[in-house]
Order: sequence, then C-alpha cells, then structure tokens
Amino acid sequence: MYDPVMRVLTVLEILQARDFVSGAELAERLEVDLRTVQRYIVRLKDLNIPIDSSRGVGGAYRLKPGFRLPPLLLTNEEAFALSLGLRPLRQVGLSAFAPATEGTLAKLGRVLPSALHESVRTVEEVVAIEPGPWVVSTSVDCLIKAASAIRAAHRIRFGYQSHDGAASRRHIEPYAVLHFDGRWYLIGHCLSRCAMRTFRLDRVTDFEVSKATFRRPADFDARRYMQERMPFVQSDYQIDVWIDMPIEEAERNFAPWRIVTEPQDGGTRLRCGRDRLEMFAALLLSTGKQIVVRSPPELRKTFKQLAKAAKQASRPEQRISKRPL
Amino acid sequence: MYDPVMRVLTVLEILQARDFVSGAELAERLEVDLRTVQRYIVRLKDLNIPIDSSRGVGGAYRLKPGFRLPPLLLTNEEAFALSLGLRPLRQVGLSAFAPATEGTLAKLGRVLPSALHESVRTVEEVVAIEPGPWVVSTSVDCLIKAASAIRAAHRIRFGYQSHDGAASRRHIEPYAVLHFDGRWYLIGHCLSRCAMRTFRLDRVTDFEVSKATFRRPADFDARRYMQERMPFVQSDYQIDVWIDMPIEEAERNFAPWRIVTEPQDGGTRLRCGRDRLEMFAALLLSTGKQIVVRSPPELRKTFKQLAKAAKQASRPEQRISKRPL
DNA sequence: GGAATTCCCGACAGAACCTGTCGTAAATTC
DNA sequence: GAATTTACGACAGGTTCTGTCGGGAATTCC
Repeated sequence: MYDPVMRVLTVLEILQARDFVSGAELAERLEVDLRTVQRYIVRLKDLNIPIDSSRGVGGAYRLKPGFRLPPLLLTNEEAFALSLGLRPLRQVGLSAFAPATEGTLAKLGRVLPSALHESVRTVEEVVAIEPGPWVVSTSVDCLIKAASAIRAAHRIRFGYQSHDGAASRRHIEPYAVLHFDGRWYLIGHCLSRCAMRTFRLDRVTDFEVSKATFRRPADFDARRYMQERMPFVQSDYQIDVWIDMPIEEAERNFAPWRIVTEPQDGGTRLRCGRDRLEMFAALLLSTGKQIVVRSPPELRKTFKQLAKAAKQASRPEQRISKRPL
Repeated sequence: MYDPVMRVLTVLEILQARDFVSGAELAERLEVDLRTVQRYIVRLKDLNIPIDSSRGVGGAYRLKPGFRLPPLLLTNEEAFALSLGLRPLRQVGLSAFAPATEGTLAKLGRVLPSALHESVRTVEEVVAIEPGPWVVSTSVDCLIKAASAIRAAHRIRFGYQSHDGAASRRHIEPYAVLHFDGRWYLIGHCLSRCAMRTFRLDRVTDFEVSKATFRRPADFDARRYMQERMPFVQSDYQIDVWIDMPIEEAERNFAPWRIVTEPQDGGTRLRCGRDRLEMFAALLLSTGKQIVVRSPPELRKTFKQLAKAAKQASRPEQRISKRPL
C-alpha cells in the first residue's frame, strides 16, 4: 500500500508493542525498502518521538521515553484495562493525584469502540465496588500537601486531635502516606517525641510545610512499617493476655484485629495495644474460651464491669415504658 | 510547516480533545486551506477512524466510536491518570476483567516521558495502598464466570458451603456481583428457596453456567440491595434489643456493623441478623450501656455465659504452669 | 422561502515529496 | 578482520500535495 501516513504510524505501533525491532524486519512488515524505513524513522524523530538505534550485529530500533507522549497505538484490550482502571481511582482516594481523570474518561469515551465501551459499562453494571461504610474522607488538599512534602523531603507542622480528643501541634519529618483500612495515614518522625509516629490525616488541621529539609530513610517501606507497628499504634494500654485457644485458631480469629499471637502453655499469648479496653475484652469474651489477664490491671476491672452488664442483660425483658404509636 | 503526517495527526488530536470542531477552525489552526483539511479528514477516514460530520449552520466534525481504537493523542496529565489507575485495579480485584493490565503497564512504561514516569513512581513510593488484612481472595475464574453469566442472563449452579459449614448445591438466577468489605458477593434469585440470596464467592465451588436463561430485573441496583439487606443476610438469629444510648451515638457506633438503629423509649432500638450471637453480645457489652434483650431468647443465654466468663477473667492472674525457657 | 453557513468534491497547475537503487561510512559483535 | 546493522547522500522516475476555482448538498435561521 502506498500510504506514508499509515506506514509511519505502523512503525510507531510496532515500536510501542516491542522492546526492539530491526530495520530489516520493519521493511519486511511494511513491504518497503530498508532505506524507506530509515526515512520513516527520521520522520518519527521529526515528530519528537525519541527513538534509540544501535548499529552492528543485533542492531535495532527502540523507543525511549521522551518529553512528550507520542500517539498511543493501543489494542482494544489495553484500552479496556485503562478505562476500567480510572473508576477505582476515586474509590481508593488517588484521583486527587490525577485531576485529569474526568477529562481522560471523556476522551476515552469519545474514541473507545462501541463494543468495548459496552464491555466497560457491563462490567460496571454487573460488578459493583463498595469501599465499605467506614471509609473516612480526608481533605484532598491535605493529602496532596503531605505527598508533596514527602517528595521534597520537607518538614511539616500541623495541629492534631488524637483519639482521646487531646489537641496538640506536631513538628514532623514525613516519610510516607498510606491508604489503609479506609483511612489515610501519615507516617513520620516526630521531632518533639524523637520517635516514629503515625497520624490519621482526617484528624490533621492547619497543615504547613516548612522550608527545612531532612534526609528521608532511603529504604523506608510504609506497608512493612504498618504491619509491624499497627497493633501498638498510639495505645494507652499495652495488653497481654493468655487464652485457651490453639495458635492456628487464634491467628484466624485475631490477626485481622491486629493482635500479635504466639503459642504458649498449650494456648496462645495475645499482645496488642489499645486505646480502650472494652472492645478488646468483648472480643475475647465472644470466643467463649478461658482467659487469663496478665496486663494491664484495668483489663480485669473491665471484665468485672462486663460481667455485671452481661448478667443484667441476661435477665428477662423488662418493660421500659409502653410502646408509643 | 509542510508536513502532512504531522498535520493529519494534529487533526486527530484536536478531534479527540474536543466534542466537535469546524473545518474553518481546523484550517486556521493548521494554517492551510479548508480544502486541504477536507482532504485530511478523508485521509483519517481511510485509516478507519470514524468521523462524523454535519453540514449547514453550526456544521462540524466529530469523532464517533468505531470498531478499532485510533491512535490516542493524550496529554501528559491524561497519561499520568491512566498509568496511576492501573495499579489499584489489582487491589480492588478487577484486574481479572482486564488481563491486558500488565501489557498496558509495559507499553505505558515504554512511552511515558521520564518526568511523568518519575511522578508515577513518586506517588507510588510515598503513597501506599493497603487493601486491609481481611481481603479474601476469590477465584478469578469463578468471578469471571459469574460476571459472564450475569451479562448473558444465564442461570447458574454451584456448590456452596455456608457459614455454619453446611454444604448445599444451589440453582441461581444471578443478578450482580459486588465487591464489598474486602469480599466478592454474588447476589441472585435462588430457585430452590424462591427468594433472593447473597453468596460469598470464596465459598463457591463447582461453578456451572446453565443454558437456561432468565429475565434480569432491569433496574436492579446491587449497592442499594446490599445496603438494605446486609444486616439480615443469611442470619440464624434475628436480633432485637434496646440500648440506653442516644440515636446519634448509636448510629456512629453500630452503623458500621450493619445494625439497623431507630430511636425508641429515650434510647435506641437495634435490629440485625447474625449467625452467631457472641460477637454481637460482646459488641453491646463493650459500650457499657444498659441493654434490654427482646429477641432471641438465646441472646440472654449468651449474656449469661459472657457474664460467667467475664467474672472468671476478672480474677487475679492464675499461673497455668511454669513459664518455659 | 431564501439567505447564510457549512460540509463535500472534482479539476487544474505548480510545487513538493516518495521510493527504489546504488555507493559509501560508521559502529558493533563474533 | 569479516559479517551485520544503522546511517545517509545522490539520482531518476513516479506520485502526491496544495491552493484555487466552481458547483452541489444539507442545515439553520430570519
């Protein structure tokens, strides 16, 4: 076919689909002379599409990232994946980093083949995604500021309202932000306490980025940090109990609640941090197993209170008052 | 500039970026004669790019979805959003529907400008996403089969292991699948029970799609259904209690646990379905409020058991045995 | 119903480009 | 050092591109 436009685009398509390709192969695919292929390569370079080339045995052409995106030649399957990927972006909370999401959706909507568009809509229709009822909205502005400060290695200050309602002002070297369990967390080094701390971004106010910089640990892994630290994050009580339950069953029951389990004395030792004891005590009670409290002493008091409340609740129903109409 | 290839691509770029554009405007942008623009439109149509055109006042050109994707002319911001969107696809569990995700990531990796590529990596590095520790893996095959059956309106059969371990074989008219709270659910009309049922896909085995079809309710909304039904899904016990707690506080505390709350007698009436009572009873106990059990009677027994267990746990620590080294 | 506006297209002349071929240079690998 | 590949200029012959001109068709608005 005589159509330079089509051929040039085909060269680009092959380059995008492959890591490298020789001039002879391109000439064969296009059914033109090798010299013509070389002219096409020059044409693409003139379009600011950066193409690397290497001479000699095994010589080839390859694409390299440039300053501007070249025309994308995507297969229908690739476009489907991209279109599908834009939807959950909002739900995971990342669309704040990609303000062009809506515009991109519009653009794809214009060019996606009808059958493909129909497939995307079908998946959306029959496959529903619900983040969960406890997803907490975080200020987009705060999230972006935090991410920018981390990227630029700048210290930050903000007002913080902790779990017990106490307000404080913090001066932090931020290491990472993490979307976990429906909430955004900031992980960093607290300069006041000289220790690592974790903050819920929805409790942050009056966010400021300092000019002062710091050196962020090069290999800091937010996920690993949270997995190791979460059970003890910001806890008023360090809990240590023994339960008459095999380690396997304990792991199934308690791991999701961020409780450290280890086998001991024919049962399992449970350790975790908690701000309030009732919830944890109730969780243990719900297992129906024997429990031995090692620490804190307050936990025994809590069980005493629960015993009283449970006993009262086990009595036959008392009428509070006549039912209103 | 004299470069037909460039000009043709520019026409395509403008068409992708705009809903519609006139020939005169294109001619002005490209600095060519209107007739030349019309020739370019013909060129693009020859490349199987479907372009609609309308004559008369307000006449214009516009792209319409065709059978094959045209070369995509994306801005850097749009490419950034698309690249970012592919990552959460796995975590939300949708990559099963888009097997081309990895290939698309590779292709974008080849062409994304370095600065952009760096931004994507930076966001990925400082912004971590963790689905939550209780996300349950579902068979990808099962998920896709379910979605396909729904789309095709075909009945399905499968083995099901319910929460209490009982195994059964089900014959279902599937309406939707839903990703909710870290799990995939199938919602459908059970032909054996003649009623709507919800199934966790990770408990499904031996999945078969029938040839028999059915008529799916046209306006079925999976999210709405789950919001209304979830508290009572597959429950052995229908719980009805009163608690000495204001409605506002009750909503904050119990809504995340899928408990229906309504103000009553100065406190709150709580209703929900549960397969096991211990967890719910423990949850109530943890509030420290007065509780009145209306139904079921087993719940009072549960409170009695909890009272006994709590009393035992409140005693000073007893040594189970000597601590091993 | 007619004017104005837009897409649509063929024909023409002049200008510009495309392609295969040939020869030579440079770089790389074996 | 041979073989292999990219790189490029020069040439001839063929092909395409562009602006211009004129006319047709469809649509909107007054």
